Amino acid sequence: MPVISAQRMQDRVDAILEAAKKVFSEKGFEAASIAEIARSASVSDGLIYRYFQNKRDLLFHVLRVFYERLMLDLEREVDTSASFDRQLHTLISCHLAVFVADTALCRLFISEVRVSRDYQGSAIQALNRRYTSILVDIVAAGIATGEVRADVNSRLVRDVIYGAIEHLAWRHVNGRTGLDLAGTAEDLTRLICGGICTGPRP
Amino acid sequence: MPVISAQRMQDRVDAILEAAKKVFSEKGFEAASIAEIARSASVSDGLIYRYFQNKRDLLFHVLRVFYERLMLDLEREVDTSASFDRQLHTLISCHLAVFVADTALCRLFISEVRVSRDYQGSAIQALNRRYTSILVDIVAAGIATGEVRADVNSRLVRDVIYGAIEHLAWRHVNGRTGLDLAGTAEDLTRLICGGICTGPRP
Amino acid sequence: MPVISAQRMQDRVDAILEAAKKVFSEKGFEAASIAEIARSASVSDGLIYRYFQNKRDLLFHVLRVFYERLMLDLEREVDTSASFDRQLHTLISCHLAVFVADTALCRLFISEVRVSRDYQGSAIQALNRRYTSILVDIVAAGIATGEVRADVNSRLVRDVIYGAIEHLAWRHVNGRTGLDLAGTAEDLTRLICGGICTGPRP
Amino acid sequence: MPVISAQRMQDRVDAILEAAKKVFSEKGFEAASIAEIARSASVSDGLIYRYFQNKRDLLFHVLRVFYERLMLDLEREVDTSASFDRQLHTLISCHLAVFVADTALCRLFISEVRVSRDYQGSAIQALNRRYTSILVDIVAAGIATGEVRADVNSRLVRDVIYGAIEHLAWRHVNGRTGLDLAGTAEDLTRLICGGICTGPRP
DNA sequence: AATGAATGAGGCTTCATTCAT
DNA sequence: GATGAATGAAGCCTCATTCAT
Repeated sequence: MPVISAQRMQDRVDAILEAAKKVFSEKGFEAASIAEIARSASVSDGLIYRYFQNKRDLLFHVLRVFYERLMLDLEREVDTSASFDRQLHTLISCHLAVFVADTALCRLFISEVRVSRDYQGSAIQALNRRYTSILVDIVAAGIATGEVRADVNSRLVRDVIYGAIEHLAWRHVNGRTGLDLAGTAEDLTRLICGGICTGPRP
Repeated sequence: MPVISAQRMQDRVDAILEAAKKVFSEKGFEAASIAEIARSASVSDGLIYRYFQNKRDLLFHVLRVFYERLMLDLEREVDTSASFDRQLHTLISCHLAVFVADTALCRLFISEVRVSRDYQGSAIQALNRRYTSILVDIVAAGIATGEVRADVNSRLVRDVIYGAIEHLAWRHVNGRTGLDLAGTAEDLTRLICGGICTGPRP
Repeated sequence: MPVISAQRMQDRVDAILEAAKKVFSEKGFEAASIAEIARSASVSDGLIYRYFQNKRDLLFHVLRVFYERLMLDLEREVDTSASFDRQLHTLISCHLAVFVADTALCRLFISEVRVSRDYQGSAIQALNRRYTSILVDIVAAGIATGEVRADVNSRLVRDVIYGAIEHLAWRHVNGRTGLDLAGTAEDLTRLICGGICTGPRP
Repeated sequence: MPVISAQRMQDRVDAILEAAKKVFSEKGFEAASIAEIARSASVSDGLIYRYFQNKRDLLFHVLRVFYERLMLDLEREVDTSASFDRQLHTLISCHLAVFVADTALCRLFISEVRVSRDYQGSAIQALNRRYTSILVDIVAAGIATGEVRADVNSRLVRDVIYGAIEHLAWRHVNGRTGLDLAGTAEDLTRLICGGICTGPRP
């Protein structure tokens, strides 16, 4: 017999998560203040501590929610793609879109979460592993079908792609140049395929 | 006429900059404290404010010095290289080495500098432009000599390379896997060349 | 007519008082939290405020209940004792046993109750008076029967005994030395009797 | 080359210690606030943390200073006394006077410090040992000279005396009855001597 | 009657920055 | 020129108390 409905409670949690996502993205972890997050969520400071253990725990949850949604989208999309270069293109497109939409949050994940002591063995680490393994699996499958050269270092490919996308998104967000999502994804796919595939260059 | 010699003054400034680089790298911007930097430089807290406007200004100067040294090294090295792929390899090697040696500082540049309103039009922005343009110039020259395909998007290449290196270095620093600098530079160069060069694949 | 039976209500109150006694004893007044008391009593935070005005009021009631029980025991025991030194011994034994069993609570009474403005004229002050007067009465009776020297300051005797016991119990609880209840009671009784009685020393 | 004179610095420390003594005595440890102490010392909150590690450390220093002064007085006085009963009387007088003057602080020592984890092996524990051993030594000397019965438990005597004094002082402070220091010391000495000495009762 | 979500004041502590020395 | 004592504004977090449900 909860005092308020589960729905209302979830709404509060969602409001806090949304506000936290916003403020963390704008300010970074350290510079973000609980007070500002609370104000942004139209909630008292104290309430945040009913739902989250502390500031870092709040960040973890923001990222977890973000990551889960992202994973679902990506896995669904990639499954529908046929050939290696189409799967690669799909992944690049998805990832680029996400990074552009939430660059700051992705950065936050990279700089704040992985460093934390609680990261090892956390749900969010599992998510990260699952996420990055998607690309490694695609490359491995490409090698198996002969689409990708056998001597390719799939880890390097992974770092190149994720690194490139992170950088692209970052530049886009910080600069004032627009980014042609579709075109960039196409170009990047071609560049990578040129570097690692067997057949004639496109 | 100054009460202390210009030399002594410069020594003080250098000591502060070096200490600040160390502490900022270890702790990040927010978590670094002026007191710790001062102690590490064997200087009083107050003196820092004689040479630098505030904490962020100090960070800016640290990054500027770091960047300038890096630039000099890189430009000298690249000039001595002949063919496009050797120039590319040189740049990748240099950049990777720097990033691995000072990952935290590079990250700091990426995540902290932007927050300041003073970044636009600052000396540090100019440095950044000059730095990244080195690679764009190399690619343009490669296109001119016919070593690189004419339809290659040189900006994309730049982002792929810098992004990949950043990602590689970060993973190296945060993970426990060692990084084979020479081998990685070689692999990355080959991957990129495969993707953008004209001649037969290596 | 009450919606819940008087019995159930009393059970609730008792559960709260018992939980409060436990938590106050373990943590002290300030460090004890209403939430922990409520949890320990399997009751909601809010319910405590139906039966008690505030946290301090709750402490008062805990101490009152504790005191009342203690009084009953003591008065019953003392009545059954014959001679002065047996009465004294009984009182010392009882008091020492209670203090050792609930030292923290006794301390709490001593250190926290006074802070409140409500103490003067409160039920708990009356209890305290009644409690300490037991000993004064015993001594007075001893004087009347000639067992105690007439010039003895009964108030001083009272303070010596209660003070000694408090100190003994505290040392026992905080130190790691065991306490021989019977032996200590015997020794203390003899010491006091030696100091105030008429007959030959034991 | 300190920025301010050592004198001025000591004055600040003293002001903080004095204010802390006052507030801790009035409110107890938990209920005392750093802000109030700072205000009472006409000092900023932050300054307290330049001289003391934290709130508990501040309490420790307050008590240490208090204890040291007390020790000096007591040892000087006791040395000048000749017979056992005069030494005992001196000790009781001193201790009673101190307790009456600073009952709350003495209580604080008893309830807050001994409980603390840092107490074991601390300077303050050493002081306490030295302090309580004075009485034990006096009794032992009395036994050696034959003034005190050989079967007397000197630890019990110690607890009786300190406990009695604590209780007397407490009652005095909380009640409105005046306390005749000299008379009470005399009475208490006689009571104890009656209980433990050899010769004819006084 | 009972709940427990929500509040918001207040606590301890840190630290960038200033300024008397 | 240099120091470091001093400030005071935040920051994170806790918790007694209230009140809508």
